[in-house]
Amino acid sequence: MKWSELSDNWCPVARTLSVLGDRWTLLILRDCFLGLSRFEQFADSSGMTRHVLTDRLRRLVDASILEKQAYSDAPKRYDYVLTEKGMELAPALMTLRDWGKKHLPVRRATSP
Amino acid sequence: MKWSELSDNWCPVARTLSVLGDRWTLLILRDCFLGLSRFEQFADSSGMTRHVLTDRLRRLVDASILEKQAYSDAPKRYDYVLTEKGMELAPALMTLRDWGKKHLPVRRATSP
DNA sequence: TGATTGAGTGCTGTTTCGGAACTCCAACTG
DNA sequence: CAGTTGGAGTTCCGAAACAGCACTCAATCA
Repeated sequence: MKWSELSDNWCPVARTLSVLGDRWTLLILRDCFLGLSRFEQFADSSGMTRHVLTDRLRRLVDASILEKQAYSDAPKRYDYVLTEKGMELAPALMTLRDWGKKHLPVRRATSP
Repeated sequence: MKWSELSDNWCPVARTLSVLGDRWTLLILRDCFLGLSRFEQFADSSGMTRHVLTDRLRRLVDASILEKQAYSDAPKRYDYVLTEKGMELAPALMTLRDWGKKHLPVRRATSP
């Protein structure tokens, strides 16, 4: 089955995963909750390739989880900010964080 | 950055995603919470390819989220059951489910 | 004996990804 | 004014992951 076909699945978990269920999307959202909002910030913070970042930001905007707010007109530049719908993912991020803190200890530290 | 390098990230969300952050893994766990435990059941339920399923089950067992319990010796056959560590993902699944129910309505129904 | 079941493997072609370089435009530097 | 910098992508290529289907293997069923 194609991943995109999950979006109309009967199960709400599957539908959620059709939007968030890849390796990088939730990491972008974590950064949003940490206060980041710009392309270069996400790229630096997460370490994902710029190509993938471009794609994921577009998907998140399409899904109304983020929205673009112009902060410069000439050249066009945008902040990516959480919508209300995006904000409501906070509990999900927190449960994932809590599980990770409890069950996945760090072995070799990475810089914040 | 390689996805696998996330496992030692300073951020517990990132570490969690290094285990669960792909298109199919959480879907397998959803099925476990629904009571499924066998290869063919997961394959039928989720629609993922058998190849990917084989790989994800192996990873989940390596991560001690599932464990294999033999229910037949000759041929070797296993149930995949949640460990305590896996059980504790229930809250995470539920928050994702709740968000999906609220924000991602079904447009065309799929059979359960 | 032949068909079926469960749990995978093999093979082939298609997508997606990683990494680095490149573009474009405006603004700052000297 | 020429040249460098910064932000936000885009291009290109080789590598990795994936989809789909057929196939295996052992044991049981009819």
